[in-house]
Amino acid sequence: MKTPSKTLQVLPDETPENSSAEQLIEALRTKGFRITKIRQAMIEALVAASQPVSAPQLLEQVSQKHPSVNKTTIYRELDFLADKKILSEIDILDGMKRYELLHPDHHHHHLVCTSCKDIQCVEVPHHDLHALEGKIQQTHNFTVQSHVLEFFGLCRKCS
Amino acid sequence: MKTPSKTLQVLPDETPENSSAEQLIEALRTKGFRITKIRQAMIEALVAASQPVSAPQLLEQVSQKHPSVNKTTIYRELDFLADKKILSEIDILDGMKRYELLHPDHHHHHLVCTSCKDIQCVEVPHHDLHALEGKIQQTHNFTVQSHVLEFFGLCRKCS
DNA sequence: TGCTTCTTGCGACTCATTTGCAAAAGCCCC
DNA sequence: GGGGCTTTTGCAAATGAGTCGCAAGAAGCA
Repeated sequence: MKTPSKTLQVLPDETPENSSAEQLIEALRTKGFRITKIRQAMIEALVAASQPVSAPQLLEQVSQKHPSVNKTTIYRELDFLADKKILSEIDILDGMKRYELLHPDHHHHHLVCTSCKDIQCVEVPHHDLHALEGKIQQTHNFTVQSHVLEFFGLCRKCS
Repeated sequence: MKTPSKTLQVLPDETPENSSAEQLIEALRTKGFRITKIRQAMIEALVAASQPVSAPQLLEQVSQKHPSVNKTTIYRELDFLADKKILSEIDILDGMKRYELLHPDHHHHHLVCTSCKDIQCVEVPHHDLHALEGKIQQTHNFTVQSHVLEFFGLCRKCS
């Protein structure tokens, strides 16, 4: 139970709600996908993560419980979960993709500290961007499907 | 309120002004940097480019006039030119950086076609983003230094 | 022309991510 | 609980962008 204050807010407290992982797993099972140990471990790791994680990070994480996981599996599973709209990819401009749980009702952006690489989440009032996308649609004959908006700078500790 | 035609506008016509390359080269020479054949060829290629280009693309381009260029040189030169504020880096989320001439007075964003990879430029009214950055600064104790804002979707031809 | 300093080519390397294939594991049905 | 079909997985090798150290090669200046 959390009380989301609506506007510009640091995202979910890191309570690694086990239920969340279980819900996701159940949803997958219901849709007919196999629940393997690795898939389960990955979802748990992602639910527990307090920040977007990279494939190498996840590999290390999952390796602790399943020492024989292969990196290929990690990449394939990330693709799978992203395809199923469970994860979203984010790009921090440091040469590798990161992944975080996708909250369907809750689109947000990130504040990336260029010094310590810490990543915070921010909600951005969406009507602004929507208005902008509408304008672009008209002016440029371009059908906007998605956008990337990330902020780079110094976090409290580093500034 | 400004006229929409001003705020959201397709960027400079792609007339590859030769003078532009020469001006840049002269500016560099004046500041005491050496004008080598490769540096010159790279600037010309970048001025002639109608879209942001990647290092591999540039390597191929420059190779036509200078068959022995090495990719290391390309990367080093791109760093050099970016450092001198002649180029800016942009990220299209396809695994490599792209570069385009930096117009100091003219910050813009991009419309990336997810189908044909075509890249258009758009100007986005900047006060919106500035206001947002100010808010973030206060709410999150985060000093925003830069941002990335790119739109993905389908261009006229592909939609 | 000679000198100093900046650039370049080369080769080897790192590291994220991908691919093909055969073996292993899930899941459904009997 | 075992078969059988299909999805996942591990492995090994490859791809491809970007980097590094170093010695040889050019620019610019006197």
